[in-house]
Amino acid sequence: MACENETAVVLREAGQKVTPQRVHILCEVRHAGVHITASRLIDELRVSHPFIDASTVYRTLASAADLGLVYETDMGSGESEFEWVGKDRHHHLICRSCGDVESLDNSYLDGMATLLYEEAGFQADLGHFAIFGVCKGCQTKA
Amino acid sequence: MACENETAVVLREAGQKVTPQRVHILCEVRHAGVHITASRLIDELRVSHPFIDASTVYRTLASAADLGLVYETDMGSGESEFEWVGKDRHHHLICRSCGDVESLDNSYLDGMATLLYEEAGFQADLGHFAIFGVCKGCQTKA
DNA sequence: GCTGCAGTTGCAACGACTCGCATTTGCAAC
DNA sequence: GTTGCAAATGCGAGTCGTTGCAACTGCAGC
Repeated sequence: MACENETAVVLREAGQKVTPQRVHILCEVRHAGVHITASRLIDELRVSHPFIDASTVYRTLASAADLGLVYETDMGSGESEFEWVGKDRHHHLICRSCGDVESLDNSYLDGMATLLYEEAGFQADLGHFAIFGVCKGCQTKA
Repeated sequence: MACENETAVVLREAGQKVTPQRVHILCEVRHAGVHITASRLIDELRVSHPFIDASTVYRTLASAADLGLVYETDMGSGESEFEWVGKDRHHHLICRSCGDVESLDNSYLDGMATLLYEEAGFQADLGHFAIFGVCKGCQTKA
């Protein structure tokens, strides 16, 4: 399976041991294509790889996030959501009234990151943000 | 107690029932002066008001956050931190290397909020943010 | 002051996630 | 192919936080 080989390479390049558990977990995140919660991932892995323990899933996701291989984001559902770090970085605007989730271009946060670096010397991690608020449609309802 | 009266007024003005539990919980948050975790709050209340249940604390904090009376922020400790919404709005820069927490002026995020409104029509809640990254001192160590 | 009702509360159970530890295992060195 | 060791894993216990429900209560109306 190409994905599993690629994932193994990514892990090795990150200086990590390549275990079957990790390969399967991270492949599942890559295959999800969009955000996936830990509990959804655990459910899916329970079917396809029942030998993998839930604590292993949490640890693998946490270390992958530390390594910059996945984004971990609080989208307001009460559970962290995970996404493979791809080429297309983006953020989200989440309406707390209607629950709508919109993609947000990088430039808004990149601009701020640049300022933070130039003015405060701080190198911000702004990989994947969720910004809560009220969308255009819900403002006109009030 | 002035604080309790003020807190009762704030609750009433927010259209909420004024219960002894809520008054005590929110007074404790106001008195904390700085961020306080839910479990720290629960411990303090257990001493001063042992009849208040932990689930009531969580519910009161959640509804106060919804009403905009307190900020709830994930500062990376594994526990949400709460702070009474005061006049002086600020954000934080948190270094993931040394753990240092710096205050951040409003203007960085306010600028972005303005752009989001003007360009996307989105009214962002940017009350109290924690931005993770690497501080100036830890960058030069690498 | 009493009443009724919608909202709040305490309790116990539960969900999402973390931690300690004994055992297993990836992999570098031989 | 074997060995040793540091890291990974499964398991069970635990933490932080949520939820359902019966009982309680703030407060508007009388």
